[in-house]
Amino acid sequence: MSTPKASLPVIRRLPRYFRYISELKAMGKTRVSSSQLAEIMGSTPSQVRQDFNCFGGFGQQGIGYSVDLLYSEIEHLLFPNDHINAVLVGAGSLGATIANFVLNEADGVNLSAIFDNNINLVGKTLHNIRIFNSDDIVEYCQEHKPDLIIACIPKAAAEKFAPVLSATGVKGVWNFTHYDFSIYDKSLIVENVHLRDSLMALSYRISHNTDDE
Amino acid sequence: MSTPKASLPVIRRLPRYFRYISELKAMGKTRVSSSQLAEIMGSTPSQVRQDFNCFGGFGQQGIGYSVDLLYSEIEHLLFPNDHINAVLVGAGSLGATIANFVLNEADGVNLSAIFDNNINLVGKTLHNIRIFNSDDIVEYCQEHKPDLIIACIPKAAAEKFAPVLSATGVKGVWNFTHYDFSIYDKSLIVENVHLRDSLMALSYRISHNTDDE
DNA sequence: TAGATTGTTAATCGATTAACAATC
DNA sequence: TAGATTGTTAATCGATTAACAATC
Repeated sequence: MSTPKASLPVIRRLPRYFRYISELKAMGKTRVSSSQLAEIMGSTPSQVRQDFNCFGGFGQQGIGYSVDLLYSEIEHLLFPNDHINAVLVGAGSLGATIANFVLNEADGVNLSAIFDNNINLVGKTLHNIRIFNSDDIVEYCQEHKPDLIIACIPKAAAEKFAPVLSATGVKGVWNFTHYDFSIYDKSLIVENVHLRDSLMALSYRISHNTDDE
Repeated sequence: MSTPKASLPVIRRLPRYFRYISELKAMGKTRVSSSQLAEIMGSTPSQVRQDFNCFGGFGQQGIGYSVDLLYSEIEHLLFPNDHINAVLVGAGSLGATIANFVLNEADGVNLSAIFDNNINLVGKTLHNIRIFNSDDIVEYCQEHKPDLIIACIPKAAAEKFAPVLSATGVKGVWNFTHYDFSIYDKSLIVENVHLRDSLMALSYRISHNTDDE
């Protein structure tokens, strides 16, 4: 709702701004300038000001930015409805770790249910969250209307799951699989975390590093 | 060593090319055109050809690209020395999951040791890999010369670890923490996997999705 | 007022896309 | 030869950076 014009690179910088501003806040700083933020972010004062002006501009000419105001404005941009609701599919090693992560380190995200097709897990809990049968996910989502599905399942399972994804009504997928979830529904917002790709890109850079910087 | 000119966006596309080309290979396809690859990648034929030409060009005019040749060329670009050697710091929930991931799903990466400062874990094994005391990491690295450190430790631990990082002699860090490891050593290659940032960016996009695409 | 720093417009830079000659 | 498709140069597009007027 509202504010249409931030590009993806700007959106991806928002959490980093938020992180650094949180630190400044914790340190008791009340004001910060675009040049100070640029220094921390490894960018330029221009970029900082351009970025913030995508959202209307939070500063005062001649003064700088209020740390508290920046904090609450960016928090509100990232979580306009205070929090989003998520369910997790896949209670394996990765799923369990991600559940743990979301519960402990992702303030604005609620995790309400976990789904798995391993019958031995169904009915049990993981970090106090109930594990349901994967077959029941559409029904569950239609009733509880989560915003987000977190996919920590093997690629083959993702492929089977994808056709019913639209029926769940979620707006996005946090995708840890190598399956492309936007195939059936282009309007779905998919955030990919491709660990293997990340590691391979790192291998390339390590292996071809000419040290010339 | 060699090939200096690929930009970061190009490097980040390499693993995706590799992934899709692996699939084509598995399907028994022997030839592929830049337009077919563009279709799969969600890009343009021009971009595909530009990308490959960063590395000398793997195609034949009038014919297209050999799937087998592309596969082996890109594999060699990503892992010029067949594999890279890594050690893991942090044997918690995330560390255990990542160890499991590297051992089972990251073909070109060897994991030879795990480090943790929890004395109860030291001496035990995780997925058959020996867990050492974190204090011994510099000594271990000087002897075994791994290419890469995988950091799955809390931010405070990362902060304490960072000053000795240079002494390990590794070329890069696969960084799951929110600590900026390049502070002490600018020449270090750091690949960040910031789960919280990724989730926040997704929350932004879900929450401000105007469905206008 | 003078100094500082933003908001915003203009210039630059780099990445993507288009065009086309080379060639299989 | 004609058709297809690459390699490569040129044009476009978008993001970053610089400049400067507005203003605290």
